[in-house]
Amino acid sequence: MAKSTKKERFFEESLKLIHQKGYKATTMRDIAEKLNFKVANVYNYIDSKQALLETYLFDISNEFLDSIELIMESTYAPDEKLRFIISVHIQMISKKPYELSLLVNEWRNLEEPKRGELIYLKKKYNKKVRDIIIDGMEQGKFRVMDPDFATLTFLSSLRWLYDKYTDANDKNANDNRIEIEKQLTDFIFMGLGKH
Amino acid sequence: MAKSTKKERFFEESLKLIHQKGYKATTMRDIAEKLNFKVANVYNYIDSKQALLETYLFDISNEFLDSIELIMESTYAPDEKLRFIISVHIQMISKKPYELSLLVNEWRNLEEPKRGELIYLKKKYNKKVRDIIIDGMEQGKFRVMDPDFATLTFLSSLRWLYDKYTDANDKNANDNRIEIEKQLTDFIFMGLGKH
DNA sequence: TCGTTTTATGAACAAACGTTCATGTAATCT
DNA sequence: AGATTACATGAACGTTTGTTCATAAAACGA
Repeated sequence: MAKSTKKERFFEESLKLIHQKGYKATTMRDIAEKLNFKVANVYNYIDSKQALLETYLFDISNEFLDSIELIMESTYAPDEKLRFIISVHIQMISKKPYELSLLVNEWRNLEEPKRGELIYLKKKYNKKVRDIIIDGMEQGKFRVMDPDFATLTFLSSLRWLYDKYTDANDKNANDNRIEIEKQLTDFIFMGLGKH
Repeated sequence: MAKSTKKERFFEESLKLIHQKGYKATTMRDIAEKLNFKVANVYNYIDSKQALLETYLFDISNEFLDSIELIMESTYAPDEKLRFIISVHIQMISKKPYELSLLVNEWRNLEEPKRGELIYLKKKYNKKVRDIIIDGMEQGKFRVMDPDFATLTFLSSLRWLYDKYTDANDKNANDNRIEIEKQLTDFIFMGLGKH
């Protein structure tokens, strides 16, 4: 076990619980029990249940946006940019799989106006990926197809990976990240078929 | 509006509500309000909230399993089988997008032992897809890569599509299903890249 | 050692939840 | 017509939920 302050342990264990049971199904009492204290004490760590969810979701979202902006501003070609995005995804997922899981599964439980804000961030991110893909098609690097379709399928094929790292039973969870990156990149650029 | 009995309308509207808000966040009172009657009346349509979720999830799961079994038993080559699976997915998603959404997002809310049963069905389905992919590699139809990896990425790239059909704002929701199928198949077999 | 911050508790709260039941009305069937 | 079924209601229930508050022990820096 890594050494950590009580506060860090609180956020860590709460995160895992919410990942496992879902936000709505996880009660403040569940969290307290997991950490061996009583409900009231939870409120010495966080203001409210909503605030807890917000913390996780916005932290990870902003991390994603920061990194894609760096990639966008670079002078790499579109296909290289996409490779970088895959790479960043996999790094992120291997470091923060539970946060990623929440971002995929629990954003709906945010209340307005935070919910709207997060949706905005998500759309912003998708749009940037879309721009790269369109660029790539225009430069003849990618096959020509519907850009929205390509964007969503691309992102979707990245979105299952957190399973690998959150599932304690997956013996392959410690697979070489570099190899995973290669396999995923190959799938996205070449597909299943033989050429 | 299509004519439908009251019972059909009940299941339809409940389904949409659960899709929209999530199972835990949807209350029996929400359902009643949507249908313009009071809570108590909900129990003239269904035994319990759990039973409601079970109905949706097992009906759609069994439909999927039935169709993949037909495909497995056929004498088509592995790549053709995979094309069929894509085709079935898209048909299913265009007909029952909300059910699909629940299957992806709400299965965790099933209580034991039903939860275990559904996980079993899911694994069974995945295994069959995996077998086809392995077959395809051995017959030289597919690139050789990690079979689990290929299976999960394959399925994941199908899993976003229900968004297109449940999102009322998506102007492309009525796109030609055949064209969607072609785009998706091309993506899965050839990827984004140009060859 | 004293004062401050951190970590903890029990008790209570109002609101929301799924569900039951006895009863009533509307629609359908014979 | 009368009988049976489908649809609807109000009232109440026992639980569970998030949150507050006053208070106390423990840990820590000076």
